[in-house]
Amino acid sequence: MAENRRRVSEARRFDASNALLHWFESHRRELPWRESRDPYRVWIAEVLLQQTRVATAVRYYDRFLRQFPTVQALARASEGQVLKAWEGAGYYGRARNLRRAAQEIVRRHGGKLPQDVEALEELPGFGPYTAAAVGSLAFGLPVAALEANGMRVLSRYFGIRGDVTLAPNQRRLRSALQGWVHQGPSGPMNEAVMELGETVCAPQSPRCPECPLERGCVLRRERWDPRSVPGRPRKPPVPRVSASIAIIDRNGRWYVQRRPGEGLLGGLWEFPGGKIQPDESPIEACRREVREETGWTPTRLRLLGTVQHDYTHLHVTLHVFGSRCAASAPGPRTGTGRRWVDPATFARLPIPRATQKASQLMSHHL
DNA sequence: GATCCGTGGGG
DNA sequence: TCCCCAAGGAT
Repeated sequence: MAENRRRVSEARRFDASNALLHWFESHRRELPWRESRDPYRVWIAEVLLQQTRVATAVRYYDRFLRQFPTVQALARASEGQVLKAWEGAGYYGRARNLRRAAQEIVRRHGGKLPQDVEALEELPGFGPYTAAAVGSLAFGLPVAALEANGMRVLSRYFGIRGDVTLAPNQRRLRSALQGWVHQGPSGPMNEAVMELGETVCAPQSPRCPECPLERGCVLRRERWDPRSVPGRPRKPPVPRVSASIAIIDRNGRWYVQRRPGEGLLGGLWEFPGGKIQPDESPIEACRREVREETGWTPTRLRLLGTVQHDYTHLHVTLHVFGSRCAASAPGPRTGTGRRWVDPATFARLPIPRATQKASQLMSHHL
């Protein structure tokens, strides 16, 4: 809109980028990934931080780098090892892509991350943000790394109303950030915007009196409701489903299967089971799903308890059943991605959170 | 452009 | 309880 463009030019009179850089010098938090500008370490941090809170990423960062200290080490690792290191972090495609990208960097770039944004963006798991972040933070390239914090800070500062996920507003925001990035060192400038968005320009209740940009901020000057900027499309209500799973025990070993390599929880291990059909009881669903998935019909199923687990777009109530399989019985089929594991082996497999919760129910019944 | 892909914390 | 949100990317 013309109105948005007018506001952008008005706000430019205040030297926001300079004020922001000065603020960042004194408010920069000590974070593990800020101790080094090594491209590999910057990369790992950026991927960990995708759609993930700083506090969560901190829990994984050092441990991941101890286990995979170099691009080469990551490239050599098995997918299972990398997924195990990523266990609980969510969005497991990030871990799979990390390993694939490491292999590509070794094969095509001599083991070093390429020093230009276009080459970075060709690597798996590198989108516009991550390529710009690594480019600016590790290599000092003058590129705008725009993510959720930046969209919030900039849309408020320049008074850009409307849905920030729309392409025209995206271009406007990126262009505004690019303007700031040209005013100073690109890495610190990008980081400063993110830092401000996280610690001051918060989504629901921003701490405007502490903000170095308050003087030029349209949101502040025109007294807009902070919750209305940035604008986002409404999200539909989250559906609820019920499912049953079986923890089949034979001589202290549990039967587990590996999920398909792509898609939801791809490559992780879990117990057999599935959704409960409309006119089906939890135990009937459990028996049917186990038979369908393993070729074996479970006996003596007993309910151990229920587990509640929430995905972004799905709330699941999990009915967890225990079952004994006689030592002499054939039991479920084994093979690729299907095996019996003792507790120590189970602990070494990458397991989704919901399955971990379920396994705790079983442990309590031993 | 719309949808999928996890998990955890906060109001 | 419910909803929002988060250093996005892939398809």
